[in-house]
Amino acid sequence: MSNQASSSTLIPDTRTRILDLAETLLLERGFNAFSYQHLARELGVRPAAIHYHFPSKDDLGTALVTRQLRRLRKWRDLPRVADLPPNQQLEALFAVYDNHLGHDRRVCLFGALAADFRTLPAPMQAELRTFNRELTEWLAQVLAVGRATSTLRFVGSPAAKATQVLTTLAGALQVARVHDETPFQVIVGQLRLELLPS
Amino acid sequence: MSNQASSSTLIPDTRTRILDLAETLLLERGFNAFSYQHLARELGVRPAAIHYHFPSKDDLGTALVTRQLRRLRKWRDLPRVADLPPNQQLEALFAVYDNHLGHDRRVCLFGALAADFRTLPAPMQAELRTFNRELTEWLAQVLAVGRATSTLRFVGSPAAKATQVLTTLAGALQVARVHDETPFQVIVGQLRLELLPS
DNA sequence: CATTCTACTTACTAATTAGTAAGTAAGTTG
DNA sequence: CAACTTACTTACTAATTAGTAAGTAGAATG
Repeated sequence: MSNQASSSTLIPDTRTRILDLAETLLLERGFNAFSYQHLARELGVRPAAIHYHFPSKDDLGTALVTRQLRRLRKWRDLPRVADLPPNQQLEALFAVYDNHLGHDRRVCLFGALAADFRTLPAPMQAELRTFNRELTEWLAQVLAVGRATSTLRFVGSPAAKATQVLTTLAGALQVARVHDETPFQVIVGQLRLELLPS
Repeated sequence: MSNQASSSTLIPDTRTRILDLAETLLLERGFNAFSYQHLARELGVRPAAIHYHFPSKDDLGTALVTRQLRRLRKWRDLPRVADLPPNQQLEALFAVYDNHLGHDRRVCLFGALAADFRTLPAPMQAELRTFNRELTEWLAQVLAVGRATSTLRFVGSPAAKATQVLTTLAGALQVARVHDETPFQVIVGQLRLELLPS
């Protein structure tokens, strides 16, 4: 072997560069808005090189969601996240979405794929469902502990509130794209106002 | 002339049939997931017939958003909506989204176009911004009156709450598409719990 | 050192895309 | 009834799409 994944080298291998560029285009323009030719041209390779790493666009799309699912699990289990009190875990979540906003107002993966969901290959649909389910379960747990320890406040079940909050955050990035950053900040401000005890 | 818009006849004219089908495909599969060929085949006409009514796909897309904006203004000003107390106006809004859910889990127009927003023609972007702005302004007014008359309850400004609620509803339809109808019902239930005085 | 593997390129195909130009049948109008 | 308009169809183009097959340079391996 010469180089794999994106281990320790500074310049990532072609496979990773494809994934990174595809992710950027997916989150900035949508899944149906880029082609193998786009990717190839921008990476300085031939389209067939993309097919070598990802035989079909379905494979590429699925790899994108799978990678994001891996990232979620890693992030969630990071000591600097897992060991935080619930209110700060919530802030860490907000920071992730705020970071998307800062990167040219990217939407989140879920928001990028939900509208076109029915046109996606089955494995991609399955991975996206898992991704959203795991994220929701994580937040529900955070909210449950937060309310029990009086660091967070809300009515209804933690699961229902988690679903609502994540849906709102995904939507907030979309609204920011259509207008500007203001509505995102307004929405997150509103969430803080409601969830954090005053 | 023989027939225009969709006046009193039972069978709509071709232009309207194109718009209706395009809208269905847009809300069920996404804007980049259908072509003039798809439309033509399903309508039993030739692709050039679609070009006759809408020279480019940009024109078609713009007409779709413009029509929805007209519908919004009409709905909002309907006596059976405008004359309702605020809490019932909110329920009427929920009913619109619930109706989308009932139609094969269609997302709302905003949710269908937000992710691909940057790939849309400028007039379509402008119309969508206006659509979202007017809807938000309407809901903000409803919320303001609702709180003043104690039929609705929330913290923060009516404008912020309106932005948040609409964003959540748009997102809720997307989540329903990815999973099933349950999360939509859960989210609307949560909104009722929080907004309607117990 | 011969072989095999990795990561491509070149060259191609078949399908689909949006869009145009020219023709036409039926209805409308002066 | 002649001229025009509406609502199309037929026939086409140029570009783009995903995807494949065969070849190859260079590195790794037995």
